[in-house]
Amino acid sequence: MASIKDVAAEAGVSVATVSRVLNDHPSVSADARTRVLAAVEALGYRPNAVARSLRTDQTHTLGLVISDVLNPYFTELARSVEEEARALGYSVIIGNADERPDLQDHHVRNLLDRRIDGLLVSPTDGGSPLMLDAARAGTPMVFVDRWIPGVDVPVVRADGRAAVRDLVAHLHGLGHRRLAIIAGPAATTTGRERVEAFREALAACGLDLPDAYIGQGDFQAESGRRVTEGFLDLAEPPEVVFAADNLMALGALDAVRARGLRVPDDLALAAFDDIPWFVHTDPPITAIAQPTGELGRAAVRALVERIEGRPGESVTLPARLVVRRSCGENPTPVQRSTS
Amino acid sequence: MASIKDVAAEAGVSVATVSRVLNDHPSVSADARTRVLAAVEALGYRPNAVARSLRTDQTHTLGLVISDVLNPYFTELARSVEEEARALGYSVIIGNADERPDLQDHHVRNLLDRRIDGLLVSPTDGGSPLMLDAARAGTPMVFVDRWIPGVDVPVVRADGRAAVRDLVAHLHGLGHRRLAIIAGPAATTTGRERVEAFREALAACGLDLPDAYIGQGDFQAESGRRVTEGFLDLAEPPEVVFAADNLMALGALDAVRARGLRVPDDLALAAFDDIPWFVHTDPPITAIAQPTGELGRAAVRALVERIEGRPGESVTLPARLVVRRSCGENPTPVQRSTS
DNA sequence: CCTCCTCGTGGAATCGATTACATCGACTGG
DNA sequence: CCAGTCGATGTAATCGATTCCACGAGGAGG
Repeated sequence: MASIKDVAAEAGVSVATVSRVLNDHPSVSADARTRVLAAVEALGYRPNAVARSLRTDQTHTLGLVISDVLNPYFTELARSVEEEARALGYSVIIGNADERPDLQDHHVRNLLDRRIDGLLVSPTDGGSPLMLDAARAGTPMVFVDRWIPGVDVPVVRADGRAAVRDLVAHLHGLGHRRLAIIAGPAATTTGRERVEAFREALAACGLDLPDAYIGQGDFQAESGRRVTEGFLDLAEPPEVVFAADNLMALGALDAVRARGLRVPDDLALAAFDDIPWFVHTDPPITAIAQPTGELGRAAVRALVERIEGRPGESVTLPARLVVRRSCGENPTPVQRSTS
Repeated sequence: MASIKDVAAEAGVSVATVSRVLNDHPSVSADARTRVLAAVEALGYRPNAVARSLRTDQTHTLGLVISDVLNPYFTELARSVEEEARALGYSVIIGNADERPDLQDHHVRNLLDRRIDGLLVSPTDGGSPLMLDAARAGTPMVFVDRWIPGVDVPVVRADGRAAVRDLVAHLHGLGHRRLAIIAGPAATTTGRERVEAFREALAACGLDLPDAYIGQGDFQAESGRRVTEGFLDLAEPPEVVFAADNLMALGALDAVRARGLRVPDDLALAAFDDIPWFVHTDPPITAIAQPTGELGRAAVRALVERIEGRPGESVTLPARLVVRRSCGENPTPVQRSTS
């Protein structure tokens, strides 16, 4: 593959001049410029990004470490991150942690070794020493969706509190009183937060959340199935199950089906995170939708701010309730778009 | 960030020795080794992958350019590619082409500039000059799912012919006679092939495929909707629609719903590509399932073979029919696993 | 005891770019 | 007419690794 030296030789100039032309530095004669451009064309020369990065100490690459690519929420997030990054002149390397802290560390280390300019993370756990060190060492970093408390890093996320309140009000309005939740891992902020929001919303309706109605899931479908089976085995099973993410909702749906029961007649179902498929399930699933695309874009913008030396702001956007049929029929739709 | 020089200074040896320790070269004394390792530990040194790549001309990185990340089929493919690559010591940079040839070219160019060791592509179109040049120039390359005819590059894909035959037989057995297809772009091999397989399978049942029953889609949901509306407006609408991918099936489902019609009573529906959600749609959708994970792994293995100088084999795996309820109820399941 | 290998090590070239500094010619203004 | 300036260009250092080659010490064999 042709290098800058070959181009210089072909054009009859020095490598410095070639470099100047390529980075359109002002002081190059029109003559030299055309000769260089012609040589570039003739040789099919493309600058070696590796060499350039070594010299300039910039890779124009962002790392994105997410917890589960197969989760449509994160897929959409990844997509919007890549789009915004591309618009700003960056590439993205995605690392899939599969909800496993060891894999997450593997990816963070790998990305750091590759000298990415900045790191976007949705941490699976409370924070590996590796990531904390990186943050402390000054690696530009932004948390998206989930975060690690006590680390001085901007956080871009959705606030689901209002939407959860709307959801519980909706459920209460439909006459449901025994509400259960399939929680995410306590090690994640979203895992904890959603339970808390749910508990508070219940309290506002005068209901409480017994321990038996809190099932411990791990954001994967299988755990949703398992927890739901546990709920159904209770002496007094809940009337509604709220899954803290879409995959666990899927597992819950499976579990209900497997028993020959029906949603919402035998058990109502709602989920955090809305995805296109929820419109088409049987029945369509009531969900809390995050502004995923906007989250991804805001996260990239914050990260690029940091990279370029500016502070980089935390952003919190509201989620909103989308009512469908999985919690029971109600002629009056409670589709409030919360502020 | 500490460099190899800092480590050498700290350990009181030369950089050459440090490098030898790090690449466990045999001729290093035990004493030097421990001193170097201690220095590495003390400084928290991590080798700079950029510098290493420049020198060795290897990035241990594969590029994967897919047509649409939001399509669960490709998401799963990407995941299995990343897993297998990681197992073999490679990282993966994913480029999302969004079915747009210009974006595809952008990613290919970007990946080439970054000097990835090999390229995995599922081309959106018949082949940009850029990609053909890269292949001719000897960039290790493998096509996955889709390919470009006449290019000497291994192809890893699923053969759906047998499964399509099974599907048509199943539909014929249910009494359907007017079968239509929502085709993918003619520029893609999978787009063309699936139509051909469908036509042949129909012929085997003594049916033919009128032009009016071939709708031109682009593998995106919206096109499935549009084409299905066209079918429903026909004087003699089809009884079954076969969508050449899962997103177009989703669009078709939407279109049917929007008219207040029902699947399968008013229009039966089947799709190429099976995804977890098809179990949960209303009704569950009959689909042709590709061995996606195996495809991804085989593609990576073939690519790594090429990178390491060996030939690298093309692989074709069978797809299989998964019967659900979207084509009508039939007590006898035709769930044949084809050879 | 000398020669020859082997082993461990360091010096320095190298990969392909960017960029500070030096140089040189032409032009301008006093 | 000469000093000073400016624009275009080249030379060489540099980024952080790998690796070829040379060198010295020590052991084996004649």
